[in-house]
Amino acid sequence: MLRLVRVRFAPSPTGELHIGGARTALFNWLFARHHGGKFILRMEDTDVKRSRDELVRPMLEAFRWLGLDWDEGPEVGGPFGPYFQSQRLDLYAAHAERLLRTGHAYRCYCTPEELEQRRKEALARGLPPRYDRRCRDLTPAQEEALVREGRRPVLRLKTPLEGVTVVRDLVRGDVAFEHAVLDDWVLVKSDGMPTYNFACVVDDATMEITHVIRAEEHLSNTPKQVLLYRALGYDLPQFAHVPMILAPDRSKLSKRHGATAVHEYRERGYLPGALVNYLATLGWSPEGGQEIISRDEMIRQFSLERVSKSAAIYDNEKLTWMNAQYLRLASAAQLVDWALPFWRGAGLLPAHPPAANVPPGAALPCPEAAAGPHDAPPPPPDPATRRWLEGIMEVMRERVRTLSEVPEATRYFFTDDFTYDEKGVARHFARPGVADLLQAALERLRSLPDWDAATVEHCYRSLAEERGIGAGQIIHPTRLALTGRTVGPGLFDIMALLGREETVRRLERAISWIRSR
RNA sequence: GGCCCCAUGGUCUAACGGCUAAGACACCGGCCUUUCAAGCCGGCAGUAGGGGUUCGACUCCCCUUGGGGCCA
Repeated sequence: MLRLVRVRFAPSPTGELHIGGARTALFNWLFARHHGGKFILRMEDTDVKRSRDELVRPMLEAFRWLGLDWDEGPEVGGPFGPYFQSQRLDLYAAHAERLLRTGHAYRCYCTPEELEQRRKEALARGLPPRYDRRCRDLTPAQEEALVREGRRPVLRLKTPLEGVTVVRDLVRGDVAFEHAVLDDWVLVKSDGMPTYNFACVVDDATMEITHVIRAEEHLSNTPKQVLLYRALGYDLPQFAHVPMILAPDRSKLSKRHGATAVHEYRERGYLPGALVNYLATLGWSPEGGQEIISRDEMIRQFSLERVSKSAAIYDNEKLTWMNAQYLRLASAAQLVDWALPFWRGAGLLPAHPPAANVPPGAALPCPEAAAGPHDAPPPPPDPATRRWLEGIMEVMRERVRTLSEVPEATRYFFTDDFTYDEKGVARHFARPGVADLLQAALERLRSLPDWDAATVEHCYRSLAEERGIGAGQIIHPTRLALTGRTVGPGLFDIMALLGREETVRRLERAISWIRSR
């Protein structure tokens, strides 16, 4: 066991990285990093029709976003390449040849139609619908005759008829399979393409994969693969089948359950760190039992022994909670960087050059927000705007759970184009004397020597005290006047961020609005 | 249909023969407070069922049930 650990994740490049795949990849990655081994990415692209680049790039982008770096694979290469199955066809052919030569495999000339027919018959008679092995021992003359009929053979593995194969699984222990229930499965299809299980074994063996860590759905295929390793004379890797992730209705997680692709989480305002953290705790738990766990700590602690055996149900609520935790932990500068694309997407910040300044309160129309992908990058905010945005995130970080909530939650900082909340009006604007009260507050604000949260707060509190009323009596109508809402960050923080000029303008507007009712 | 895996609150997990069954999400209540959040405190809720083994089973074995997967 002094061998260098080599693990792989082998997705079919569908263009999207599925959340379940991401979790499997994460476990592989954690295992490799924990043991100082190699994490390899391999593309199972033999039956993919579309161009490789178009499908692989978004997938690699998802890995990068999650922070799962690979040591060998697409773009980085490596000593065991190529890392695309479509470029390894010669290798599979050579292995097929070898199996045929050593008598471990044979050609089967039955057509799919014939097989389907026999399967139906077997089922009708209550027999297991397995291949009847009729081509297993054909004589050369028989084969020749079948070829003359124009039949194109598939290649099947000659599975032992009796005995057992025990799969030693690092998560599940020993799992026994009777050879009697195993099929003479197809290695190479009649068009010459390798089947999934065949290519997978050839690749894992020749890439010297030491630990095959994959989803539980592959456990049933493992005895077949083990037999193939033996037939080929290769050493077995260690197997570990990790539990599946299921939807709340206990079915396989799919589109109809909501977001399933990693990029969708990104678009929905989840942070990669939070997603990774959540995924890690689905089926694995650290010894201390912490929920929020840093990546370094995950790597330090990860072990297959603590991977659970039962399927886990995906819970978006918990992911969202975790995301909120990460939002609270981040620096203001970091939060602004993350929120920028969301503000731009909502048209609250310019998405294109030329750079417009962002004076608080000025609406920044951005009708062409969804312009072409090859536009110049959006202008970075100037330092003053940046500080202002950081201030906004500072007061908002505990009030949003995902970045996609940021634009809506912070809208009134960017524009005064809002209406007053109806219930708020009834509660705070309807009271007699409110307009005069706001007017009085306004006068004082105008003459304040400084403009910051503490100064403004002091001003409001002393006004309330002089009038013998609770501070809330002024605070609530003011919030409504400034934001149109009844909920939000502390009023004095809002006022500080809005600036005196804008605060005064919005108060004046509210006062005349109330008076003209 | 055959084979395989799994089974602790609604959900994710802890416990690897000694437990008062622990934590987290969600939910409910309270505190704090200018509102909303956040935070803090408290609450509700579980070993699927039945047999064994053992001084003692969440833990080991068997059966049943339920869920999932694979083969097509």
